[in-house]
Amino acid sequence: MKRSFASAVAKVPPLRAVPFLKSIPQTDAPLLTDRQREELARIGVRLRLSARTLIYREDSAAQWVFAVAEGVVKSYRELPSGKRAVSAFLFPRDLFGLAENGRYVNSAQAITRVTLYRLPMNELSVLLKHDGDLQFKFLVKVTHELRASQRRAILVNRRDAAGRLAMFIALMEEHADRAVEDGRAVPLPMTRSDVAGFLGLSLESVSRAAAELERRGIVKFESRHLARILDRVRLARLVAAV
Amino acid sequence: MKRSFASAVAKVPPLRAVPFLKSIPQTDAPLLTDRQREELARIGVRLRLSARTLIYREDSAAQWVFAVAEGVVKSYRELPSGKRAVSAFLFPRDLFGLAENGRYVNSAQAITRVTLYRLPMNELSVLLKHDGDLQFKFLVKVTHELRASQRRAILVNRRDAAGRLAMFIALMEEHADRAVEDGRAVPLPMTRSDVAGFLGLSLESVSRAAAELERRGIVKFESRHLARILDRVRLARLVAAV
DNA sequence: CGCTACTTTGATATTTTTCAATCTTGGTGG
DNA sequence: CCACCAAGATTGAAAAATATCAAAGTAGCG
Repeated sequence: MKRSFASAVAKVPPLRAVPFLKSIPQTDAPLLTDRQREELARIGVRLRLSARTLIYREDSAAQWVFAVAEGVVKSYRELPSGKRAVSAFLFPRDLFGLAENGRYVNSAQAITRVTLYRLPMNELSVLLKHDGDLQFKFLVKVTHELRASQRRAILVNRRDAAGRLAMFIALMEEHADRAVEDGRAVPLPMTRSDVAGFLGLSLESVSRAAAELERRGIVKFESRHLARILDRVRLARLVAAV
Repeated sequence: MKRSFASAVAKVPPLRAVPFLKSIPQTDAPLLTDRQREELARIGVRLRLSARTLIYREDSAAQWVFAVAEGVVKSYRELPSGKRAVSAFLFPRDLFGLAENGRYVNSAQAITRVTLYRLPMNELSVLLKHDGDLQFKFLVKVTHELRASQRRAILVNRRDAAGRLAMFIALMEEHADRAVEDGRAVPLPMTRSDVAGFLGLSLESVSRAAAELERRGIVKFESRHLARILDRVRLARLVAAV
C-alpha cells in the first residue's frame, strides 16, 4: 500500500503532446513511460504552491524547468505599456520554464493552487544526453507547443471578440478534467483580465463578448469561472468561422 | 578544387538559434558542426525552386523536413474565410516542415527563388536517435522557434498598424543578408498581402501604415520590396512601444 | 509593350478601445 | 454567522482605429 502510494506520487506527470510522426489513432497518449517519469522525479522536487504565487520572474536566471501535475499556471510578459500579455496557460502534463541564454523569457504565476515538479536544468541536460528516447520526447513536446502557439496566433488574429472568446472556451474545454466535467461545464480559473491578455483584447471587450455569447444562448456563465456550453454546434461553428 | 567546391555545397546550412542554456556571448552562432551538416546532406536532396513554387500543402503526408539554404519561404494556412494567415517566413538556416500525426500543419511556398535541403523524416529520425548531440540541436532550434512564435504573438497583438509594420521591418532587418545590406536597406521580398497575413491586418491597412511610416520620415520605401530605415531611433521607439 | 497581378488611395461602416461609474463576489475578521 | 471591503467584473457612451467596398494607379513579366 505504501508502495502504491509512492508510485502514485513519486513521478513527474506524463507529458501531453501529439507526435509529429504518424502514430496509432491514440493522439493524446501520455508521452513519458513510468520509468522516465521516475527518473525525472529523482532529479526533481515536488512543490505545492497556493494560488497567485509567483513562480519565476522574466529575465531571472533560469535554473529550473517545471512540469505541472495539478492546477493551472499562467506564463506572461509585462509590456512597457503596463499591459500584460499572456503567452500561455499551463495545465497538468504541461512543461514550462522557457529560457533564452539562461534567462526566463516570461514570468510564471500560479492561477490556482498547483502541484509542480521542479527539475534542475543542468541535471535535466545530463539526463537528456543519456536517454535519447527521453530527449526525443522533449523534442515532441516542444514541437507540440510550437504548433499550439502558431495555432493560437492565427485564431487570435480574427477580428471579432465573440469568436475569439468562443475559441478560448473551446480551448479550455480540451484541458478540462473529464472526471470533474460532468456535463458541459468548462472551468475558467483565470480572471477576465488574464483572458483579455491571452486574446489580445481589453477586459471590457472580453466581458462584452461573454455577455454576447450568453445572449445568443451559446454559453451560460454559471459563475465567472464556470461556463456551461448550451449549444455545442453553434459554438463549434463560431470557432471554425475564422 | 573540386573537393573544396563539394565541401562548400554538399552540406545542409548550419541552423540559427539562441540556446536556452547560458552560453558564450556569441548568441547567434551556427548550431551545427560541419560533420553534422555533412551527415544531414547525405540523407537529403538539394533542391532549387523558382519563386512562387508550392513546396507542400497543408494536410498532405509529411515525408520531409526542409532546411533553407538560400531565399525566403512562407508557411501559411488558408482559413475558411478565404484569408491566408502567414505563420512564419523562413530564411536561410531555418528549418520548416512542421507536422502533426504525419501531416503538414501549414502549406509552404517559395517567395523568392530558393535553395532547400529536403530531409526524409524517417531517415532523420534514425539519425537523431544515433546522434544525441544532433538531436539536442534540433531541440534547441525548435525551442528557438517557439520563443519566436510567442514573441510574434505578443507583438502582433498591439493595436496600431504603424507599430506592427515597424516591428515587422525591424524583424526583417535581423534576417537581412549583411553582405548585401550596405546601408540600412531592408529587403521585403513578400507581397503586401503576405505581410498583412502575417501581421493580422488587411492589406490596405499595411499599405496605409507604410505610407504613414514614410510620411513620418522613419522609413523610405525605395521600392515595394525594399525599405530604407531613415530614423533608426524612432523606429526602435515605435517597436518598443508595445 | 501590353497584360495581369499587386498596390495605393478614398469614403464609409463596423468594431474595439477608452474613460467613467456602478455592481458583484469572495475572502476576512469581528 | 454576518457584515464589510477591495479586487474583479459589468455596463454605458464617446472616441479612435481598422475593415470593407470601390476605383484607379503601378510595375513586373512574358
